[in-house]
Amino acid sequence: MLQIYNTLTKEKAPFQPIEAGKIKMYVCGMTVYDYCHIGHARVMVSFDLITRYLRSRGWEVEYVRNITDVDDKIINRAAENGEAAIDLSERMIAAMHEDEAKLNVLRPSQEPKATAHIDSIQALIQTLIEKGFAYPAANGDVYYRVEKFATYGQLTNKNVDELRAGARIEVNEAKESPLDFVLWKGAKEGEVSWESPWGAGRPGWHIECSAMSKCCLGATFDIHGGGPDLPFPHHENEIAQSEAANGVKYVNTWMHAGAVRVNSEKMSKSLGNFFTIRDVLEKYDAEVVRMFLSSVHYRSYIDYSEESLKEARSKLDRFYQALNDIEVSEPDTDNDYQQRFDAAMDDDFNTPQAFAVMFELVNELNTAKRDNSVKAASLAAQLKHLGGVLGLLQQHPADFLQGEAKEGGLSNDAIETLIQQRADAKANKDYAESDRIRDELAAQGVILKDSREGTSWYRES
RNA sequence: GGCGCGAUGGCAGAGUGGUUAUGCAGCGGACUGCAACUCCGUGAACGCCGGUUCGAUUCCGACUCGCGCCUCCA
Repeated sequence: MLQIYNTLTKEKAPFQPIEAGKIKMYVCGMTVYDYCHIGHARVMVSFDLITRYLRSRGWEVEYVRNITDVDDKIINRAAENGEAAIDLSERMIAAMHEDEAKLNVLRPSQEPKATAHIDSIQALIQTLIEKGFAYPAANGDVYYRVEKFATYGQLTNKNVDELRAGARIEVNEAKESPLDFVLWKGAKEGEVSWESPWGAGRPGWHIECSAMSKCCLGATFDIHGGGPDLPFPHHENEIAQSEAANGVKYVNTWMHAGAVRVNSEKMSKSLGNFFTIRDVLEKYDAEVVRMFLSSVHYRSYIDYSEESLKEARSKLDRFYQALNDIEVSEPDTDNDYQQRFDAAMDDDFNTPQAFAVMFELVNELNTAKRDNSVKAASLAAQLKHLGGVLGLLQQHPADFLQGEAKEGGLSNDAIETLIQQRADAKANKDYAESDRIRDELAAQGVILKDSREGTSWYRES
């Protein structure tokens, strides 16, 4: 029985979709004004892994992740660059898709863009105005009337009185209350805008998600996910908008990924301590990065450091060493690894536990490789299958282990030539020479492994 | 100040009211010409103080420390 931790109730609960066998999931995506960083990657990988697992268990998953392609930040950045906002956002969307592909993140079922949903956004705002939950202000903006929504703050345990008392924002004359947030922003001179009953303008951030999720999934759906900084105010506001407008419960299960930290601080744009996915992929293999992001439970924070990435690399090395030099047949049903793996993942997607099961499998596989090739081949298939559910272990082991030739490093051909010379020396029992060649390769980061079948090699990470 | 989360062996990181996490590193052994890979064995932990219990790292309470959100941020 699948259990998922729900941010709304703050407990793990058995998961039951609205429609049997089908899961409707919406995850907040990027605001495309810059390259994605590792924090974004964590959300992408976490929900990708969750989607892959759910599908592996036979659920149909309709996975929607939006793209915020109109926003102050995009407008400002585009102006700085001297380019049109649309050009910037299109460029960043393309970059995001490249980054995702490298991390083996599957594309969501739908990726709605805010600019393609202006009509539904306006319709939603209109409904909120008609129901008294929103009001057009004198400055051309439309605001949400927070204090009208009785259960505001349910997701993050906020209460309106304390929020009002602690409001840091200077009072905006146009707002009835400092807590009110903007649904529609009146256009300033020269900005991209759309006509509306309240004047030219563009949508506020929160309303986009309410509108797009309703369009793509309906007024009520199963899972809503996002990053660690979204529960307040973004998701709180989505609940207020959607439930006030639709009159039904918005989301059954809220899921939030943990933060990526650097030196014990959250990695974020506002702190300026972020690494883009591109930066990281220059240094580390994409599958290593994916392994790193999967190696901790999705709700816990994770520390980005040289050491963590190295550790992820050694875990993959162990998996791929086990898969190396062996035939892969069909998974054996005569073991309980699959069942234990599923049990771990059913428990709120406990990937560390799932990896523990896989490592036990590796141990049995390595033992079987010595004298039972039939069993080994089927265990290898089982391992590769489980890895596949997590979006890992699908490369040829030798390709992964050998890695790419580094700048100025030895080419594969050069390595093979040296290995042949060493084999000749060994055949002549000239161990001094064979060791010299091995040391020479080691100095270049190439490790040799002799076996009955010959010598294989891999590059150190 | 309000609302949450966390504190596990040298490091990373799951989990459990009494029993092996797992990976890396360490130690002893096997394999190997020597290594590497691999295998076998092994040492090592549950922040602090109380309480509940036959028994708590696990449940409850206080404390200390760390982190996140309360403002745009994944």
